[in-house]
Amino acid sequence: MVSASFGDTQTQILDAAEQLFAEQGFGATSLRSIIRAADVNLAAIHYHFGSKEKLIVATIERMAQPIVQAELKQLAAVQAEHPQPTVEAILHAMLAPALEIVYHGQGDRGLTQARLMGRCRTEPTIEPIGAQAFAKSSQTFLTALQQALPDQSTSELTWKFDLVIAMLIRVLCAADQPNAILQDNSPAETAAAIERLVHFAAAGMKS
Amino acid sequence: MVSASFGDTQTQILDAAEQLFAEQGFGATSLRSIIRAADVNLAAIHYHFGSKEKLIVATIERMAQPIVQAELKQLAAVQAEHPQPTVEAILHAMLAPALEIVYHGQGDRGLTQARLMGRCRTEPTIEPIGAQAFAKSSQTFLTALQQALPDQSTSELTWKFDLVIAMLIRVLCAADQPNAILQDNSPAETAAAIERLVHFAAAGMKS
DNA sequence: AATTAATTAAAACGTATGATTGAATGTAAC
DNA sequence: GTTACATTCAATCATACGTTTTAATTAATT
Repeated sequence: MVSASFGDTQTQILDAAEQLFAEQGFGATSLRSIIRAADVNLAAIHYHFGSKEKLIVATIERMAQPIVQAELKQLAAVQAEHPQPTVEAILHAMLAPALEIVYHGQGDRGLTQARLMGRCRTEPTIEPIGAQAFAKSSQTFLTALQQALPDQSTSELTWKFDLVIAMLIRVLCAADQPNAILQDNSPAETAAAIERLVHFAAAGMKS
Repeated sequence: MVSASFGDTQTQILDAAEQLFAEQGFGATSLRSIIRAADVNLAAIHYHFGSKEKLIVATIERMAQPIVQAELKQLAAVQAEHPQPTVEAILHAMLAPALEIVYHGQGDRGLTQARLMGRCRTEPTIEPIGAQAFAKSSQTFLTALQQALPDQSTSELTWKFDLVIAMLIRVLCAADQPNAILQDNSPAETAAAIERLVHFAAAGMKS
């Protein structure tokens, strides 16, 4: 039981599961296709995770944690600078981390994570798991937006916020398509694309 | 071979397939769960459709056809009245039919159709089928928007258009959640919700 | 070196999958 | 009424599914 070598098999399984769940969905992905991609034994999944359901939860939580952390950190930085940040500044803190992770992640990992995020909102069975993984981020940003737009009702802000998340996920998932918001991965172009998306979303939020 | 009684079994299969594909995804839905819900024999699917793949195509096309037709008709009406319609008018023609179908469809049919629409964009294997089913609508509305916003480049309009579709699908799929854009199904509330969404989307498009 | 615990491997469990078959049933035309 | 066609049905194919069990292997502790 060495902490350094912890989870080599676990990580292999999680990496393969992340990719296949993202591409095919949770229900359509078999444990056998995962162990084939991870090059491990079938029983390893049940040994390390217990069941397919628990593997799904572990995969989602591993994906969500760094994104939520980056979003909260960025929002805290913005709020430290300006006690009453603008809608644009809040949306920037919310959208930039995810976009940077996707566009500058190693290999296709970012796109995979984006698709997995999308899966969490489309699969009714999985939705509560995903909602819980992103709960801290959701409530924090919703509160910040409420302070920046005090004239709008909670329910109005809630569905608008929900639409901004939908836009973010779509931008992330469509990253490989022609006419994507961002074509090349240069830092300057990434920053410009984030600005475009923030501008688009802010216009809607303030409408 | 009577044209009047055509497709009783076919329709039962399509109805069940539509619901299950929408709820669980294409890969995760078995033909046996479909024939169980449709109360038909297993072989009926292969007799009437040929394979699971072809059933998927038939299900998507049946769902898309009336929506595309309603959208195009509404746009034609708007264009007949004003040769150069506003962004809001174009978006209204684009969003209202789908929203009305969902909110005023018989039973949960509308919500099911919305979820199926969403599936067509999230399942990589299925995406080309869905894209083709909505192709006519997409290109027509994109052209109309291009005329209303001549200062924006094609690629800019394309990703913005794509985001509006993502918002539409999200609104449709989240129709049953708390804090949805629309709470009750009264015609007045539906019209108001459409107006809110059009306003939100138009602000982004013009940004 | 011996013992214990952690991990991996192989095989099997019962059940479910998409697809196909050939017989049974209904329905039209002659 | 009988032929011809369209449709439904039950049974079966080979394969794949999630899970469990038991044995082999590896690593850490004494």
